[in-house]
Amino acid sequence: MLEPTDDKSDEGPSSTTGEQPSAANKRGATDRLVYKLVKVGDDGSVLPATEDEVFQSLVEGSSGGRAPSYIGGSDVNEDDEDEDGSDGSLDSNEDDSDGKEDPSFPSGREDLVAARQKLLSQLEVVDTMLLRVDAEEQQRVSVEDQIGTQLGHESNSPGYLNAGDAIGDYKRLRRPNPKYFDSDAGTDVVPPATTVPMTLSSSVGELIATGTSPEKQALQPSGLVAFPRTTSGWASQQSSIRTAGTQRARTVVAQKTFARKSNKVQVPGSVVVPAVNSMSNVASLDNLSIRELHEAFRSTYGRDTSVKDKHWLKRQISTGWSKQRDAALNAGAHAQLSSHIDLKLRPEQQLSAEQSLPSSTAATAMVSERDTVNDTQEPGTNGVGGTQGLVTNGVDSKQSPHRGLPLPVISPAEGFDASTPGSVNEMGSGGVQIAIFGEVVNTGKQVGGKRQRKPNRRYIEDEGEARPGTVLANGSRPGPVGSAGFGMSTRLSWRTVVTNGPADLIGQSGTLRGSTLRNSSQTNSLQGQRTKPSNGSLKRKAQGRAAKLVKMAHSAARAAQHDTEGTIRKVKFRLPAVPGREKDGWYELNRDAGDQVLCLLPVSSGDSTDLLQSLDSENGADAAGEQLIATVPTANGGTRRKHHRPWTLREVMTLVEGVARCGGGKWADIKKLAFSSVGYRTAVDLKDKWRNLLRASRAQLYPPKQGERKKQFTAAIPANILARVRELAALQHQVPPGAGAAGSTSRNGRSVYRK
DNA sequence: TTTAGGG
DNA sequence: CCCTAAA
Repeated sequence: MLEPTDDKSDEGPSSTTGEQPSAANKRGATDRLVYKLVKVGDDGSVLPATEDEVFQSLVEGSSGGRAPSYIGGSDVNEDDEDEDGSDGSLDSNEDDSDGKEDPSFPSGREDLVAARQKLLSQLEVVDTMLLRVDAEEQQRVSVEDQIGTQLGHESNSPGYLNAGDAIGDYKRLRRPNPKYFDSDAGTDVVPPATTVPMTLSSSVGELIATGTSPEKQALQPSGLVAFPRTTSGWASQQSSIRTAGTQRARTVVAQKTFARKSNKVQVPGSVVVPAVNSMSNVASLDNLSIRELHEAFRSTYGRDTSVKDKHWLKRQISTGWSKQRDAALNAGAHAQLSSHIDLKLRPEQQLSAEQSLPSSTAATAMVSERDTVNDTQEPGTNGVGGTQGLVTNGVDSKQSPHRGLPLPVISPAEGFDASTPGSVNEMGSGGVQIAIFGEVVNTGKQVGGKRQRKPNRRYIEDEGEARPGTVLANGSRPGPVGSAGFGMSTRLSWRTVVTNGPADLIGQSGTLRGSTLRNSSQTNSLQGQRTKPSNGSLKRKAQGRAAKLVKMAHSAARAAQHDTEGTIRKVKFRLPAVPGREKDGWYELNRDAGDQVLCLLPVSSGDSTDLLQSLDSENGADAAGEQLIATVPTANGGTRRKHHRPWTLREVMTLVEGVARCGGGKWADIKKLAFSSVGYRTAVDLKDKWRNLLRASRAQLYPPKQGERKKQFTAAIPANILARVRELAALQHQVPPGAGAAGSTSRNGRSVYRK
């Protein structure tokens, strides 16, 4: 089996996506085989659609092509299933110590069927075993919790940050049994730990069955103890994490090394080592400078990124690593895993389901991390859910091509933290585990055979249709700002406004300004910054139209892609308690595509509040992020690329809200709160944008003389927003917007701003 | 590191 | 947007 699957996987990238699926279908007869093939095929072919997919494709170097294929839809679903299955399967395997079966699979495809039946028959037994194991795990978990608490960790920063970082580190953990998660948040954390050993072992290549000897686990005091046993590397890593400072240098080096290797990790043979390295590497990510992060990013994905956001980079890199690791892992062990997976996932359905899977498959049952189950229920999934107890549906909207379905919320890893505030802080090890957990989820897909989707976070639809919900949110949103006008109503009105001018741009894509475009660039670019007002402006204008068109087309394309994906991710994260100010809720930024602002209502009145963030931008950012508009000659002679990412209306609104909340000048805070997921858009960018907004707002006051056409962008920004900007500026004593507000204004600010 | 400003 | 000085 392995060989075939592997081959397929390999082929996947090269061959067209479409082909594989079809092939898989044909083979449908054999469950397992087909299944694997499909997965593999999916990974190879489909992946591109998802972030993870994209990444993988990048990593793989495959290519490009694959774009928008819907293929992903069906395939994706399968992928999800696989994941679920994998998790379960691992347990079952180890627990059962069914090695017997495994051999059978490898031996022959045909055998598979027989084997499968056999397996199915045994399934019940296995399940029983699992239950027992689970029970033990729970015990263990409880123990771990205690330990974790004792350990107390330094986890410093806001939970969400940690989570994100940590996540990167440990990806591939086996997913805890959903049941646990669902039941309680508190314990949830633990399960991951339990799983960890498993994963590690698998990665290592030796399958240690934690499950196999449940008693042992039980005996062990804590999950931590288990780790060492599993992999020495792991233990060291943890230590390294805790004492990051000490080993920093060393780890960094390791990381680099890893990075290089990582590219090739895909190769099956090397699996074990890479995995270990990756772990350590990840741990060290925190310590890396932005420069190093970029390097790491490049080595990981084979391309540069313009993103400056450290957190974002870390996430991306860790994701990439995890993927690679997973891929490697899969290569090594996937045969067994897959077999088990199948068994576990859907015992009954397998027979019948398998066939159906390819097409509809909803199932995905990823285990949700604790809460996270989001379910959009799709018709097909029910059965599965029944089997497992949980069905999470596709994490990804991707699975289902239907964009229409609003996806309920999924709690992201961060969300998780939020959910279990107390525990999170307390547990040193626990925190790690959690992170890991989340990571696993996040991780998108795997190169090798395994799939994986990343969506820890929830996806929501971008489409306008989805908006209603959002709107509601807005309406409900606390109006601290006094943004009376803003709420949802704003949205509509804005839209209308937009229509006037560059409406198109603003519309779905939501970009505010038409003037600068990516394409406009090169020629422009040179002159671009350099160009002085007079000349430059004219030029810009001229280009403007063309550029707009291009831009529009582009945005449309992008929107379309999104649509395909159809989802936006929202993340809820826990805010660090801010002494001075309490944050109730924020608007969420979503992708460029959407105009809307989502608002998260304050969940807890207490110090901790949750915010929503848009992560989706991450995805896009990366891929899209690369948009380089122009290259600018640097003083030294190098040419530096200048990227232009038009601000979306949503972003602007978010920024405004941020200013209203945090005050002007608190760019870093705003960044963290509302733009943390974005990646591009640094605090500096926010500041610049605000400055521009101020200018615009001021400009608005002085009605452009008819003769002079002020910059068009003024038109793009809704008057009410500008008014609000002005208001805020005045209020905060920032540069007074208009004439009178502050005396200071008259002098410098004004003259300067004034053209 | 973050903020303010200039280009 | 980018870059850099200042805090």
